[in-house]
Amino acid sequence: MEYTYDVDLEELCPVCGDKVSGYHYGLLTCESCKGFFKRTVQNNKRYTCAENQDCKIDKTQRKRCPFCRFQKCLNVGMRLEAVRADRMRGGRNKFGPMYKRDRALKQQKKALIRATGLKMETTPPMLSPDTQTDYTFTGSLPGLHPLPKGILHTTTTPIAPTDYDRSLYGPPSLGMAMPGLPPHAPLPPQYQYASFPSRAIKSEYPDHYTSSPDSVVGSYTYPEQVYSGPGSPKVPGVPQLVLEFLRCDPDELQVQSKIAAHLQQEQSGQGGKGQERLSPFSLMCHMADQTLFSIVEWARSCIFFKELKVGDQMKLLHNCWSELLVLDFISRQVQHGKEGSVLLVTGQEVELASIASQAGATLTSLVQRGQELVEKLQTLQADRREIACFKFLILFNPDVKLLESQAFVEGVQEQVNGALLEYTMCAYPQHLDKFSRLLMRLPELKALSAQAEDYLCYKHLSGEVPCNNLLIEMLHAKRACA
DNA sequence: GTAGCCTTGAGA
DNA sequence: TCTCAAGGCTAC
Repeated sequence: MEYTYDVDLEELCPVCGDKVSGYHYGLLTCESCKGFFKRTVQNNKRYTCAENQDCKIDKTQRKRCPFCRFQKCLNVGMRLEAVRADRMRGGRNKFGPMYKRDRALKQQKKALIRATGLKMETTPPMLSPDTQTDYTFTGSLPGLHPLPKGILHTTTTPIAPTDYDRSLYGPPSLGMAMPGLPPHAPLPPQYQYASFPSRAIKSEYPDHYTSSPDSVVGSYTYPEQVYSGPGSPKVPGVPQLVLEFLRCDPDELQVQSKIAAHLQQEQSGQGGKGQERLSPFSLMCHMADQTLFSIVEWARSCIFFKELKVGDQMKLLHNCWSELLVLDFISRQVQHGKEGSVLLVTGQEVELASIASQAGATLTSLVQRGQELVEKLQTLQADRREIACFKFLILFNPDVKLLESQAFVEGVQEQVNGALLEYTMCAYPQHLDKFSRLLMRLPELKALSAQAEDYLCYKHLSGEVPCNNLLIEMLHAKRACA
């Protein structure tokens, strides 16, 4: 498992698919996209798209539409602030540790893939669909083989499975997961949506969206909307509330490494003494379970939610946990952007063809419906800011019964709606119907999560879901309320 | 304007 | 001293 620099270079540029030449402005990209990004930011370029701002960017067509190319650069995560204001050459920037962590994680992922065979295209299907019945998920999905013991210890910088286990939250109960919090206060004035012209909340990493017109990184003022077309407002900015939502978002890499570490621990605990190893379905449950923990952790720490009493917090979470879980999965696929596969929270990739051929009809249908929603969101060019708003819209549902602070929850939802509307109007002035089209996806998400809950319930009743699972606890809690 | 190669220099 | 991610240069 010797790590070599070249391992990274096997990857393809997330912008155009060309060969990667190294880490540039926050992530692994090719040399040409590195140069393009640098020129655009340094020279404050403004492009326009002659089409519908959804041009395909690949190696052969990347020169056709700089607008869409730059938008893609930003969407995949290239960082404006990595372009130096002073143009100083050489040296290192603050992203150094991030690159190092990303390398370690990539190596870890490769080790996982190698050991589990999760890159499904490399492993032929083992079961014919004929052997499947509905509501089944056999143990033969190559990617979901039990994780081999000790795999995480083969990395150069192993990430210890420490703080992500349930000990942090106490016993596996949501009630315990959310210790007593102060009763909610009136909405803090700085969070009132209508009072956001001044930039009270600073984002940790300013970018062209998160920067106010007067925000300065080093001595360089970044353009407010570098790639905006001529129809864009002069000072579009991003509503502070949206910035705050983004700030609440957990670090994807951290969550990924924590969950991978947890699963490894789970696996090493299992099967070590002649016991049977976890089945692929159990592994998936553990994965979903841990994701749910990270969602609860996110909710607990995020704006507005911490103002609520624990009782209301629990009611809200019981109501929407599956939607948040499905949204988490969906948004990962929107970013993943590959038609033929899905990306798991651990960073592992599963071929859709393998799922279709080996999972039961219900699970296959669930995944298919999920992919349809992913495609719709991709067509809409839903970005991470909009997804962040989605999470709050789902969480703060004033229709939840017996809420003590129903008016507060309603107020929050109105503010989130307002913020999302303003953001879509400012950031995508050419798509004035984007807001309504985005909102139309929410009922679809709800329906999908209801179907997923039913599936989980069935599997639970068949005794296939692992014990002490937060998923099941949530399922029971929700159905008890209904 | 693009993109491949070169130079630079802080941090490991 | 080495690494590698910045910016620079230049043929196309």
